[in-house]
Amino acid sequence: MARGLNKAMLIGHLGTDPELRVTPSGQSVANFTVATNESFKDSSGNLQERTEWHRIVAWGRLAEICQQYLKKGRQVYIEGKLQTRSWDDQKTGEKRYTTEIVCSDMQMLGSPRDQGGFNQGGNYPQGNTGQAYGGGNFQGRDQQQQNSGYPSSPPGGMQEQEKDDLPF
Amino acid sequence: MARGLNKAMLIGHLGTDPELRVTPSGQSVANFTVATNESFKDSSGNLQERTEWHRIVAWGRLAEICQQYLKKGRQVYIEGKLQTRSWDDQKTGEKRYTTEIVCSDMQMLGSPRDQGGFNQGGNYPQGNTGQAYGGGNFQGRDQQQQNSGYPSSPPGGMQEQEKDDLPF
Amino acid sequence: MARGLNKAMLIGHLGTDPELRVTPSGQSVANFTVATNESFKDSSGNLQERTEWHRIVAWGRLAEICQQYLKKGRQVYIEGKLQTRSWDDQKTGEKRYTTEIVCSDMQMLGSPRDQGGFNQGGNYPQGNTGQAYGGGNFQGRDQQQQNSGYPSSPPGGMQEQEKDDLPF
Amino acid sequence: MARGLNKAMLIGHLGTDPELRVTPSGQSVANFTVATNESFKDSSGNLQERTEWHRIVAWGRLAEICQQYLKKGRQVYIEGKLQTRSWDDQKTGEKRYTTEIVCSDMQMLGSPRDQGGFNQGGNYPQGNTGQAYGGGNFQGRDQQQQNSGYPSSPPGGMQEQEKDDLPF
DNA sequence: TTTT
DNA sequence: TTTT
Repeated sequence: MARGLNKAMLIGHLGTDPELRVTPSGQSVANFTVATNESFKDSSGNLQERTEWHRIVAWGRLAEICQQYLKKGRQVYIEGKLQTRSWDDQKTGEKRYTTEIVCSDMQMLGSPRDQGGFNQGGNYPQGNTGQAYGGGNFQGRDQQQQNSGYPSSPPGGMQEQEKDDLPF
Repeated sequence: MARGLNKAMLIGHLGTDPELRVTPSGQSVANFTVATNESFKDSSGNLQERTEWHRIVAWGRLAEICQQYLKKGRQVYIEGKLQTRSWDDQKTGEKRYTTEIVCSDMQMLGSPRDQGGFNQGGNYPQGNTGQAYGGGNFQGRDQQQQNSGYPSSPPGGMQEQEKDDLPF
Repeated sequence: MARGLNKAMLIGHLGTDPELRVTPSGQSVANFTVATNESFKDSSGNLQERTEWHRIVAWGRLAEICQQYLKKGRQVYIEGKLQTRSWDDQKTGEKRYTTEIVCSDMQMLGSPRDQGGFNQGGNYPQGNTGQAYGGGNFQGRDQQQQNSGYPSSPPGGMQEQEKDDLPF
Repeated sequence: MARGLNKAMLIGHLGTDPELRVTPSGQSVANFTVATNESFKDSSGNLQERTEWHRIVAWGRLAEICQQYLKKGRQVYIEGKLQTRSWDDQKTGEKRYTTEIVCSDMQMLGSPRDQGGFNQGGNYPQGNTGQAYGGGNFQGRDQQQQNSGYPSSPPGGMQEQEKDDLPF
C-alpha cells in the first residue's frame, strides 16, 4: 500500500505578520511563524514554560487569506503536513535543511475584537469568512500537489534571514 | 491562556532500526526515521510519488519498546510533538537546527508475521504487547517533561551523521 | 497487533455550563456539550452553516478544571476518544446508545477577557493555569482506564433530557 | 469567527464488508463499521481489552473505493468528521440518534497479502492505488458539503439492524 | 533510509 | 518573534 499519513496540528500565536510573495509561475505563497507554548514542572517542581516555534507555509488562495486576516499575535489553529526543504548555505557551501508545515487548513481563534492589530480597519468581513475559509481550504489541498515541482531553493526573501543564522 | 497544541501524526515505514542510547542522567533515548509517502499528479497528469523523511525521538520506556519491537521497514503510527533543536556545526561554527518529532504514542501496524526482519526471533510477545504499549505511552508523556532540561547539544552518536551533512 | 487509534479533536463553543457530579466510587465527572460550526455552499451556491453538537465527558481532575473554568459560550479545544454507551430507555424498555467524547485534553481558546460569563469573579488564576492544565491532562488519561468499570447506565441528570427528545 | 474543528481519526479493523448504496439523487454511499481496541489495567492490575465500535459513512468516489478495496477484518486508518443523525424509531415513534464518522480520508494499512479476504481476486491494482486514493480524498471532501441536504432518515438496510438492538 |  |  503506497500511502501514509503526514499531519501536523498546532494551536498557537503568530510571531510575525504573514509575508506574501508570488512565485515566478504566479503562485501565491505566504510565510509566517507560529509559537506553541507548553507548561511543565522541572525536576525541582517549579512550573516552567517552553515555547516552540514553527515555520508555516501556505499556498494559493489560502496564502492570500492568511496574509489578509492574520496578524502578529493572532491565535490560530494550523493543520498541514511536514516538509523538510533543503537549500545551499551560501556562506559555507553546505546543504542545509528546514522543516516547515505546509498549511492545508487554518482557523482563526478567539474573537477578532480581542486581537491586537487585527481589527484596525474595522471591516472584518463577517458574512464572508466562511466562504473564504472554504475556498482556502480547498485550494490549500490543491496547491500542495501542483507545488511539488517548486524549486527547493529558498525564496528570495529568505536569504537575508539565513545571514543571521536563524531558522526563520 | 498560556497553552496550545503541538501535535504531529504519521503513518509510515521505518527507514532505519531504532538506535537506543542512555543519557548521562540515565534516560533511555531511541532515535529512528520514518518515511511517509504521498501520491499526486504532476502538471502533466502523471502520477508521482514523493517521500518525506521524519526524524523520531522516543524517551524512557517508550524508547525501549521502540528499540525492542521496531525494525527497519516496519509500518508504524507515530504521534508526538514537534521540537526544533539547535546545535553547533563543528565544521563551520554555525548554529544549526533540526526538527524532530518527540514521540508520545506509537502503534505497530499490519501483522508482525508480514514484516521483514520483525519476527526473526520468533518470540513476538502477543500477550504482553498491550501492556508494553500502555506503559510506553504513559512514560512517553512523562518523559517529555523531565527531559526538558536535557542539553540541546547533539548526543554523541549524532556527530558522525553531521559530518555527512545529512539531516539524519 | 492489539491496539489502535481512537481520537476525536474539536474546536468549538460550549453549549452549556459543565455539570459536575461525583460517582458512588468518588470519581468526579463533568458533562457538557460543544458545538462545531461548518460553512459550505449548498447546491444553489448559497453559503450555509451547519452546527454539529458533541457530548463531552471529562473525569477526575480534568472534570474539576472544566467545571471551574469553562462556561457556556466559551471557545475550547477538546481532544479525546469516542465512546458509545448503552442504557435502557425507561419509557420503551429498549436499549439505546449515546456517543460521547471522553476528554483527555482541553485547551481554553481566545482571551478570558473576551469571554462572556468567564471572568465574572475577576479571579482567573493566571499563575496556576499551566499547572492545572498539566495535571488535568495527566488525570484525563489516567481516569479513562480506571473508569472503564463505571456503570453504563445514564447519569441521573440525563433522563429529563430524554423526555425532551434531545440528543443531550 | 464562524468555523471550528470537527475531526475524528481511527486506526482499527473493519467489522463488516462495506455496503454500497446509491441515493435517489445518484450519490454513492458506503457504510461499514470499524473496531478500535484499547488495552488497560483494571483496578486489580489485570490487563483488560476494550473494543469500541465506530460507524463509518463514505460518499462519492471514496465510497466506491471503500467498497472495492476494503473487506471485513482489514486494518484501516479513517479520518473524518463526527455527525449525529436523527431518525424516527418506527417501533416506539421516538426520535433517535446515531453518531457516525463521515469519512474524508482512508488509508489501507498493513500489506494486502497479509489480509484475509482481501486478495481473493488476485487483481489488486498496484499502479492505480495512489490515484484512486487521491481522487477519493478529494471527492470525500467535496461530497460532505453537497450531501448536507441528504434526508436524515435511516437507509433501508438499517431497520433490520435496529430490530437486533445493535448500535449498527 | 521505508513502503507499494 | 507569540501568548498568558
